[in-house]
Amino acid sequence: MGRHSCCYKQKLRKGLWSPEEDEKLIKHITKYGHGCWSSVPKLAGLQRCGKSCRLRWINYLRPDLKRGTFSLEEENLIIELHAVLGNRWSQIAAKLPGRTDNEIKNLWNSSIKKKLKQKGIDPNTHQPISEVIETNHEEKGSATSKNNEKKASQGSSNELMNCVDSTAVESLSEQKMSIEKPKPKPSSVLVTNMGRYPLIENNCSNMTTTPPTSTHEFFLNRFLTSHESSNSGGSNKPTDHFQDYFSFQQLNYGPPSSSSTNTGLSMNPNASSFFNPNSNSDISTTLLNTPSTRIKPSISLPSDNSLANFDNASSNSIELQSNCTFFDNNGYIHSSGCETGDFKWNEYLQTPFLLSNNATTVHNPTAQEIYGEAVKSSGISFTAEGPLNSSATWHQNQQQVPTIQAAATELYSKHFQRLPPAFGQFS
DNA sequence: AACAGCCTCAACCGCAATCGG
DNA sequence: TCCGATTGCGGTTGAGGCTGT
Repeated sequence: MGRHSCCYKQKLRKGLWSPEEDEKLIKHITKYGHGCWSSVPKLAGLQRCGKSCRLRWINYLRPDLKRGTFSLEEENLIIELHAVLGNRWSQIAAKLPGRTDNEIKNLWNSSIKKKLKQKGIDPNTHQPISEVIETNHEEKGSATSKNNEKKASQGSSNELMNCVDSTAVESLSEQKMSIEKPKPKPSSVLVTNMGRYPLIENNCSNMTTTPPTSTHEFFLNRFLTSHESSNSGGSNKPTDHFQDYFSFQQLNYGPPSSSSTNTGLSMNPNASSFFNPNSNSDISTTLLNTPSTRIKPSISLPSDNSLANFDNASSNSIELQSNCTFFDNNGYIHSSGCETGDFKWNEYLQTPFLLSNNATTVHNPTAQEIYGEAVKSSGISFTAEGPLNSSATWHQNQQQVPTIQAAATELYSKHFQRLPPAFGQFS
């Protein structure tokens, strides 16, 4: 691992962080917030550059991190999101509460990518590998696999658009543009996939009728339509074309097999049945309806507005019911105005389901202990009412959620708001 | 036990965007 | 408008752990 140029100049430490350094950083940020990162190491007494401190905090120390292994739901969601967003890890991470872009990126590169390849799917284009290669040959034949890899982040949703008329492409481009800044789109990985998404083709005429205006809306549509279709079996609703358009069920990522692997990727490598146009069970529906993959409490969002809002897009800070803002969208602590109220920061830290409420969750006791200590010594208490206070209350809230589908609908109707740290555990 | 190869993931690098003077 | 500082992001690296021989 190299060293930042700034670290060179100042002969700063690099490499792994020691518990002592963690403690210093936690104590400092808990007490003062990070402010300007470049000044943090100096103020905290660390021989690190600000960039390194920021990274350490965001990726490892901030208390709303979930840590532990990814659940099947999370993996499937990552795959879905990657199909839409490409390698925009920060945007994907924004949809996975308690997960960092780095974590997701690592998971993708070390695990999911491999699993997709094993299933005969190009992880970059989300197409069957043979067809991608074939199409690339048909095109100018200039794209190397390396290039594909590099360009995947930009092309993953473009190939989906390739099958529809230009108007539809524009409308979808707009919704895509609404959430991200487009990068130059290489054409080499685009797949002419007429027939790959038969329903897309069939519904092209509908594409311009009620295009979702944002990715939020798009996903809401998807969840709603999948929910509706799973109940009624109907497929002619106006919104169906969105489900059809991005019919990830046709990618057949799920449902997870009951085999020993934890992949959740039971894709059929057989290309002919791979994109089954008759399938009504999109991945979302699968997630919602398959008992083994039922969305678990952490994403069954109670309708309680007191829950903290992690939405990067809509909120610069997380505000609890008491209006105490204590984490911003990067998990930064802002302690101002948090002196009153009845939610104790150290209680929050000691809440069992936050720390580790299941066997698969691995938490960093050192960091948590340091937190408790840091908060005690800093005298800061954070306030909030509602379901954050105890796991018992939390479970009660779970029972209040009428159905998983309703919860998911609500989840997406909240514009993909990031879930609060208190709901950051998949049990 | 020793070694090699593989895997995971924390951390770094470099670039682009943003901000503020 | 320019320019330096700062921030954020995605790609990459490599230390350390794991597993098989």
